[in-house]
Amino acid sequence: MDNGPVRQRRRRDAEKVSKADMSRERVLISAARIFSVQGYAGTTMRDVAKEAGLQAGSLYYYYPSKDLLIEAVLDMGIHGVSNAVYSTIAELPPSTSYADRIRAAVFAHLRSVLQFGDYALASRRVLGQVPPDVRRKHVLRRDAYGEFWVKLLEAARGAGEIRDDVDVKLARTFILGALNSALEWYRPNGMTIDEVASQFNVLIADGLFRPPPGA
Amino acid sequence: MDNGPVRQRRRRDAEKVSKADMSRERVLISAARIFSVQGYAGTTMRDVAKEAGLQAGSLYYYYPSKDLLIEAVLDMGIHGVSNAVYSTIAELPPSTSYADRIRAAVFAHLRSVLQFGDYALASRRVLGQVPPDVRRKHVLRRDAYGEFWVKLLEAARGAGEIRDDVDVKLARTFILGALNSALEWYRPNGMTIDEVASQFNVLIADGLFRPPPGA
DNA sequence: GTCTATATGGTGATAGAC
DNA sequence: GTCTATCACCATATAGAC
Repeated sequence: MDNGPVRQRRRRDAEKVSKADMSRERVLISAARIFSVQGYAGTTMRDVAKEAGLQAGSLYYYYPSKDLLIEAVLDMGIHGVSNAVYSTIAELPPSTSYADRIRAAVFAHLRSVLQFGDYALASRRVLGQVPPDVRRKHVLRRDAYGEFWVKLLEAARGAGEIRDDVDVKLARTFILGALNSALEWYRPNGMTIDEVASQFNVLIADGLFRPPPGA
Repeated sequence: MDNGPVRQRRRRDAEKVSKADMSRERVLISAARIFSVQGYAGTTMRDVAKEAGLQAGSLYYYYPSKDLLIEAVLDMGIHGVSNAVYSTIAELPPSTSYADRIRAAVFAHLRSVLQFGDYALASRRVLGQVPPDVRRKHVLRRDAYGEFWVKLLEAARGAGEIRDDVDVKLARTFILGALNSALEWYRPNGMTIDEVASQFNVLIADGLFRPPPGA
């Protein structure tokens, strides 16, 4: 513990992570964790501060209000997942079948949702409890992501890879509902994320039942 | 769930619904609606009272605390759905195949979950936010219901009706996650509940993809 | 950057009139 | 049964010391 007073950023040190940046991130992840468990109104700034190892008043140095703090948390959750899936699909070879695109999207969604853990959980659980003006824009972003899935499924159906009697909008809510529920129960000490995704992909693709013996 | 003051003994009018009974029910459904939207801590007794057309102080005539009020709401949600499914399955002819039992359970679960609407939604959304002693017993009940599904799926697998490569525990979370997500988006003005259940059953049973042409 | 102290307002719950 | 009035407490947010 010999350090001189300060290592302020005297120059433009693009790489360097300042003390403020670290604290800001610690506040954000603490907020995500507490909000996701206690809900929006059930979480006090004191709770978040305690989790981050600060006093309540100090939070306002980083986030000027509770609203802007939850907004930053929601941003991480929604952007993180949707961007991960978008870029996964964008990087597939153009010749990839729609069935394989869907499989890749399932993997990417499940992976990123579990990777962003507390952020995704906070988005899932508190989006409905947040003040209306905060909620609106995040609902738009979530709906846009849902539309991405509908388009993907419609394309697959147009190419004849999905059965004709499947309603794609319903299939989308079905798939995303099932995938997101993993947030509520998945624990890293059991199966790996990829094992879960793999099983889910089997269920999504081929369902539960053994085909009749004659088929 | 018999909180509050003792009901006055009715004479011979077993059928009659007293003013108190009506108010008690109005309070309960109002609480379910508001809790499910605003969360546990985000809901004030004044909010519930307003929705029920009462003043805040009057709620305490029926429910002596906020904890006991949310507990009554959670009870309705969890008992309502699990009992509906249990009795549906119990009434099937003994010769019913496991595949058909699963289909019937899907119908019953989706129907009752949407029928109990605000109660089920409150259970889904606020169970994690409620004081620990309130939460514990409801988590047990929910887990017991989950076990019912695991047993049903295991029996089906033992009878060879489910493919060998399906992990039944994962399949259970998958199915219930997908079904319960309907609570978040289903609106009675689109498809009927049975149409949704029917589509979901197809996806659960046979999946998304068209079987390869040679099969 | 982080602290302590505090202002202003909302919250669960109670008491007692009607 | 339902109301009004009220208490004791806890919340967000601010101000200013260090």
